[in-house]
Amino acid sequence: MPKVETFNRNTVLQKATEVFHKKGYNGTSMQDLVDATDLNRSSIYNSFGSKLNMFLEVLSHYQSIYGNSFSQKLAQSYNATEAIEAIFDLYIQEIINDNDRKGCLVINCKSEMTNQEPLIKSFMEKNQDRMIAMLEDIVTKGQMEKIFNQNQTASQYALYLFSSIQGLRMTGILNKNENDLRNLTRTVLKVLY
Amino acid sequence: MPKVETFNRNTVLQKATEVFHKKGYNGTSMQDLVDATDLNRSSIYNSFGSKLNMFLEVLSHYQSIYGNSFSQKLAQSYNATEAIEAIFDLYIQEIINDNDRKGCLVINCKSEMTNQEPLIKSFMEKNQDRMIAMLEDIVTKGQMEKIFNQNQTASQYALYLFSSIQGLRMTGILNKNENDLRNLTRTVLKVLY
DNA sequence: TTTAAAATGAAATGATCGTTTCAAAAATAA
DNA sequence: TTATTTTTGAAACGATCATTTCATTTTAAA
Repeated sequence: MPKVETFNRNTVLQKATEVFHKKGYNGTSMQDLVDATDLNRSSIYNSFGSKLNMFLEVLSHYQSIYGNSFSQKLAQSYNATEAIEAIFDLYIQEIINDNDRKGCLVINCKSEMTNQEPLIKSFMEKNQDRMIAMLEDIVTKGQMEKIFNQNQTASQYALYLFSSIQGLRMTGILNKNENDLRNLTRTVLKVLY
Repeated sequence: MPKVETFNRNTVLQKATEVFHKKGYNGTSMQDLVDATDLNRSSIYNSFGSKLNMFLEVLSHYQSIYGNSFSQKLAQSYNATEAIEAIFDLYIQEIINDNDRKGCLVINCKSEMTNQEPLIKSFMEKNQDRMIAMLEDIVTKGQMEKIFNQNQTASQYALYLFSSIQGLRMTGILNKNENDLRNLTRTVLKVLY
């Protein structure tokens, strides 16, 4: 009986992600989303409910893409050093390829909306938990392998790395010199050894 | 002949700063500013020209207040260690006192507007130059005093510290545990010694 | 007290905001 | 083909956006 959803939801989310990423949540209008997705206004509301709801899906979409890149890199790493360097490498690549200096969608959203939207705040809390869990995992392995020192607990180092990543991502908005970024990363990681 | 500006410009800027800080640029409406400043709409346009222009003055206002805090702290420091720790201490205090998790106005703006507004981009470039100059100064002194090592140039360490500060400020939006933040800072600074 | 300049208040500008409505078109199952 | 369900398109919703207009009030120098 039913007519089925014709558009590809992932494609639409991808287009929406680009707009939100470039203009931010408050800077993006429904008209921008209509134009970018080639969907009708009603279809967007039918399928996504509201602007905020669509944005939340966009965030998850973006997050899962990043998550996949992480998993892939981590699977290719033989030890904790390679793992953590692969993570930072991935961010440096993101920065260098970010020609229009948009920064990270999640970090931008964190600073724009965490104090305004409870749903965003809880997304950010979960995102932080995920990230820190992943980093703590790597550090724990590195400490067991005796590659990383034990001056701090894995949990403490994880928060430090999480913070450093956010700093790197913010720095990368204006500074795209690869040597500088690599050197910065090296300095960040030095404390682990 | 002329009637002179009656309102206190600094007070108005302070009120406007609070609104922009809480809601961000795109999230703040002219009505919000009218309400917060108790100025008439026309008076705002007379005195500040436009929303963007007022925001640029707000940014400078915020920056100069921070700058004064820095100068004060640095003047009280006897050596580079005290200086750099005073700087990070200041940020930790800001984070702890930021009850509504607004984060840093400048960093929020960097992520919201750098890729959209050329005037903001150039403000951010100057802001970065200032910050890095200040940090490089401290590191240079620390290296001359043989308190800091010379594994990296003062310029390289300055970028690292600048990046770490941005990370700390982003982390502080969700994480306000003072012990965690102090430990994080200690880890950041360890590489200098 | 007159005069010139600026501040003020209130209303209006046209554009755009996010969202809703609803009839028409499309598609699938019966 | 018919019946049922969803998508679609276009228009409209009231609210709000940043900004402008302009007559009135306020101020201070002349």
